[in-house]
Amino acid sequence: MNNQDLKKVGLKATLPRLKILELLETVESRHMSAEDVYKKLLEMGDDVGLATVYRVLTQFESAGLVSRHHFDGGHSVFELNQGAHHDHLVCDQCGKVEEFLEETIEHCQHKVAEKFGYKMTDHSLYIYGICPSCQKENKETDS
Amino acid sequence: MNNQDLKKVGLKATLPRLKILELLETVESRHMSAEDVYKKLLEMGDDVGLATVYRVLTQFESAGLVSRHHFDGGHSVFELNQGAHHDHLVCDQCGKVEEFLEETIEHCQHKVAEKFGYKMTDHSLYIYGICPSCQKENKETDS
DNA sequence: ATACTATTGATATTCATTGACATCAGTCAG
DNA sequence: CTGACTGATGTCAATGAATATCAATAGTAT
Ligand SMILES: [Mn+2]
Ligand SMILES: [Mn+2]
Ligand SMILES: [Zn+2]
Ligand SMILES: [Zn+2]
Repeated sequence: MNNQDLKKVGLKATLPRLKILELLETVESRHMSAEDVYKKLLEMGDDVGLATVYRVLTQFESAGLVSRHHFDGGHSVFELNQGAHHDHLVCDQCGKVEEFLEETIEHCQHKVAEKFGYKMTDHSLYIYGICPSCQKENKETDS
Repeated sequence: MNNQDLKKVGLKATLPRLKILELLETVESRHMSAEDVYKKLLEMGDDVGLATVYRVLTQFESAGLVSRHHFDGGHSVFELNQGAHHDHLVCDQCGKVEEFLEETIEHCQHKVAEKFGYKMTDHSLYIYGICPSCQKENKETDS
């Protein structure tokens, strides 16, 4: 991702946009809130206004560069679009996120939309649970 | 649903709680925001504070009497728990909500959680699209 | 009817997100 | 390369959903 990619989707290649793109592709946690992005940039010495972060992420979403998710509890989480579509498995306790793709589910969803005569535009599937390491911790603390 | 049902789940049978319960079981649109509930009660001459509506709906959720959903866009939508679990199909344009249950999907979800070693606690699946009547409208307006 | 305690309603407050607007920086024609 | 046009940025104010506060009130069991 670089200047050209931004221009291709009709966005000027500005410093804030490039920094945010770079952050999204290098950071270890693929799923970040706007606030997360903002703080991370500060840490790295790149000063970008919070409003700009929100604006840019929304523009990236419209341009198809990132996806926005609403994990339970409400606020928005973003991830760079790379690789194929996938759904998410979220730990209620530590917030860890796993990605998965289940063709059977994807297929069934289309069939449901079809059955009701809807022209499907999107879908969101989140599975919530307790991850293995949190389960272990819980057992130890129980005693 | 009545006084006894509330007491069973450890909640005093107060006027506001009874009114909200009654509204939820009689209203035509099964899926309502807290604000919706608040306004509807005002219309009916039942004055209940907005804070109370939020509190009561949250208590009902904890008690298992209602479910909370986060349709895209963010804010919470509630529905009375009656009948079996189901997922939702939402029209992007008019907001209409259809309910469906697809055993294949439910089953696959459990298998995914299992595969990752998660103890599944919950899941949410929303399919978004354009409903048949909105599709028709769009075609007419196009011309 | 009384007394105890949970609940309510009005209000203030928080928090994520967006709006307004003057300044600034990318872009591109010359 | 430069200037000028226009979109983008940062600051700060504003919104809107949801929660916290707290004195007054209403359920409840005796
Ligand atoms: Mn992902
Ligand atoms: Mn429903
Ligand atoms: Zn965990
Ligand atoms: Zn529709």
